[in-house]
Amino acid sequence: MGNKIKIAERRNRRLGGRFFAPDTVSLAKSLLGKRLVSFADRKLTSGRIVEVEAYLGSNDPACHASRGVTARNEVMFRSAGHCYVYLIYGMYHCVNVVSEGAGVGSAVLIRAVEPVEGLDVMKGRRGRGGQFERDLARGPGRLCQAFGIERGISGQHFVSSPVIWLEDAPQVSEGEISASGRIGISVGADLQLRFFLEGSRFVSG
DNA sequence: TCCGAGATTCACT
DNA sequence: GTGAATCTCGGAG
Repeated sequence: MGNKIKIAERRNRRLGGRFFAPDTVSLAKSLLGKRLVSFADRKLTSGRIVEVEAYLGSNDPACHASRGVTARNEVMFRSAGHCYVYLIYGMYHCVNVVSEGAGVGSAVLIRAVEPVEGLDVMKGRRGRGGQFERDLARGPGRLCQAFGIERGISGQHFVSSPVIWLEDAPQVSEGEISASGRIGISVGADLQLRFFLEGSRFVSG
């Protein structure tokens, strides 16, 4: 069976535009448990989202959008459902789901997923760091490496992109979701804007 | 024009 | 536990 058929068959599972409409924190929580799918380099990889962080636009000092529009963060100011990818520390990528209306600059960072499909592809892309399944996509930089997500994908839309999208999955109950301060930032770290699935061994930090 | 910090990860001590 | 790798951006000189 060719990949083309596979991709077409699963099209009806893709999350549509309405999914991205809620406020950023609600969207962050509803992303938990959903399936992140990449078809970068014509190779299929997917995983269950287990950890996210919310970044609240211009009022959030930890958010890239807080200092206005730049060449790097321009995608953050587009409408909800766009894919914002940026380079951090000069060597790793991070992938975000843009939220709220155009011009707001809010987004949800996908920090970790539980690998589901394409584990061999992920291991190949992760190199030495990919020996253990648990480490394939635990952390935003590792996740992007495993899924082949790079800056070229930034600006695509999760509803229409041929290389990155989200698929529906059973709703996660509120009781399974834990909150904490965001990781790796120095300002606004006390805000409870990191959400993760309690008990998952694929959560970072 | 230069310098330091950053939504990170890995190798090495 | 500590430091290096290396791109982007804001602020200092």
